[in-house]
Amino acid sequence: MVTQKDVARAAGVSQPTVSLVLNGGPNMPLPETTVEKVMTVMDRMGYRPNRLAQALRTNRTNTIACLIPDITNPFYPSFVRGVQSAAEAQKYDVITVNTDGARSRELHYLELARQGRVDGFVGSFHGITSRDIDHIEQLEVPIVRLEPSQKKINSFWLDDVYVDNFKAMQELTQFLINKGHQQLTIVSGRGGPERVRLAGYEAAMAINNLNPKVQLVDKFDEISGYSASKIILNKPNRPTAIIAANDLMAIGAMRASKEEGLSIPKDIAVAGFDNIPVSQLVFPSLTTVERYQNKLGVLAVNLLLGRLQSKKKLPRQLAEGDYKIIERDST
Amino acid sequence: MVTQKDVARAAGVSQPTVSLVLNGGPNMPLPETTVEKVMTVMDRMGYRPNRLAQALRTNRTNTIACLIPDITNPFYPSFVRGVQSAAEAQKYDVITVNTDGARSRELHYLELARQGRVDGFVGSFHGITSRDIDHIEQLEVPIVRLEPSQKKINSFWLDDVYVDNFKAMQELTQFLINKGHQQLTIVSGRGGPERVRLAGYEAAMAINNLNPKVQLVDKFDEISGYSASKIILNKPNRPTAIIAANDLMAIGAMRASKEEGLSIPKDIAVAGFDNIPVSQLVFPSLTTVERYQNKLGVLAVNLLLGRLQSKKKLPRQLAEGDYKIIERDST
DNA sequence: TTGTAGGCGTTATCAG
DNA sequence: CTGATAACGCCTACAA
Repeated sequence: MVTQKDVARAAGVSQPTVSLVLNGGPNMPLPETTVEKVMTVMDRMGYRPNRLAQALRTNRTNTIACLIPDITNPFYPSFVRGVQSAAEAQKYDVITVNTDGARSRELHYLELARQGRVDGFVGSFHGITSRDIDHIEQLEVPIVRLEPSQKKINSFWLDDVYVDNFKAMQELTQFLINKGHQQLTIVSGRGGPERVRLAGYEAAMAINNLNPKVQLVDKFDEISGYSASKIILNKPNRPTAIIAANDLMAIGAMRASKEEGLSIPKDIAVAGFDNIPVSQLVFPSLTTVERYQNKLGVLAVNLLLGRLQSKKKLPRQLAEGDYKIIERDST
Repeated sequence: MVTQKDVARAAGVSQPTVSLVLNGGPNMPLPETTVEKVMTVMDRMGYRPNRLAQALRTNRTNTIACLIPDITNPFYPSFVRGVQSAAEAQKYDVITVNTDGARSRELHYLELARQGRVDGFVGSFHGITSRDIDHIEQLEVPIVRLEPSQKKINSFWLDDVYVDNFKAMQELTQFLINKGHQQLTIVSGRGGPERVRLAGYEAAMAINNLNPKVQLVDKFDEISGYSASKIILNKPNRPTAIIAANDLMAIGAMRASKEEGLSIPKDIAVAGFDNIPVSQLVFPSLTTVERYQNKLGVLAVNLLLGRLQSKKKLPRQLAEGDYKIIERDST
């Protein structure tokens, strides 16, 4: 490995001079000729600063951690890609880890900060309470959470990015009602975004004086959507539309509907949430809600890096992301 | 940040003693009482070793980089997850980056090694030639590539994991032939795995004395599969089966077929490659080839870490992964 | 305008 | 059995 010392020797200057050439601020006190000479030698020798040494000295790793439950969950790749591009643009590296939404794993990875390994965190925290965060706060390591709704926590080191899932689901429900549906059932898994999405649905139903009907199952995957829908479809008074808490469940609902001999959207409409890539590949293509995950990732990183680069302590930041109803063939 | 010095002071010993307590090998020359005392103080104070300092000293970052073209390409999340779990199991962090398959970006990220940032690389290299790797080799930084077939390159620092795409595609083709198909057309994008997959298809056709028919388009995405299939289906002598070079293209082929009023698999069979998660969600579900991406990720990391942990220079390693034809409803 | 000295937190060597 | 001491590569006063 080529070090500054090597370069210095080869260029006939001292090592700190080399350092100065690299980090020379606006008023660099070095003559052009020295700078020139050092630069030449540097790239002849292929010098690259050792980032660990830099980090040790400056207390800045230029690395952030991105915590997500599971990269194979189709909601996340596009968020992660957003995180990575925004970070790359500012010369930060990203350590991405899968927490499976488990508190113990989330806590485990927060340790990265105490090991001086990362400058901050971005991502989705499920098991962690604000108490746990306190722990971290003392390190003054900023965290930007991806949340399903605006959270009121007071903490200087905790920013949130969120899409208003309540409003989005309310709007999706209203969209279906406007299409003439009166019997709308929602299917959802438990936990996570369940509460806020149900609330949005219920709000829309209430406004229109319709009876909300909810079918809960354990998880948010295709098979859960399938089995929830099977239950619904085999009851008297079949709904004319099924709203699923996410796209995978919606796809399960579509499979169940087809199995029951129903044609989509003629006999029954189906809508999902998230606009994961699959949703436009299934047949019929799925009406859903786009949350611009990629942009959320970018937004989250920009909040984080903004905080890292600001001299003073910023107040808690909340950033709301857009959403949009994507109408396709399933409704 | 609590340092060894702090712990030492609090425990009334010297700082190197604290270090010894932590890294004491088998024959640690410290009395139980000292060890006990230091340990107690360490966790009372919540000491965590600074990994940057460790890395600077030991020349080991315990970090690897995982290069992939694009995390939003559904083929990769499961590979990445495999990489991450295998790495985590051995206390390594993973920096995942998207290269878009661009040589310049791949080269850019190989710099991470020269910056002392990572101990090795895992992933998929497209633009990079063996010349470029030479560059890196001098750093003695191991690389494990994910390849579509066995590559014969001689380099001590370059291992490969691969699934035999030739054999797999040959077997898939034979599988369709055994089902009675005589007119099989393959659609593929250009570059990447194109050559080896076409070759497998052609081999199977040759063995059965059938005429191979190939429809090439630019890319490997759904729309490319769609347009390639449109061309095929509008020619005289429609095939009875379309094999696509990957699942996304197969899904495009299914869309084209439906649009032409064909029923799958009655009028036309469609098969894909990769078994991405979508393939079992589409209707009809897609016959395809599973490549166990997750296992490949694990395998790749284990090769890499094996090399990192071995004292002597290992010879070049090649590891072949399994594959399996997954029969579903589209054939 | 340049060089010297000290320190970031660790590990490793070697006397005491 | 323990504690100085040096070193990893870099940055930053401060001195020359």
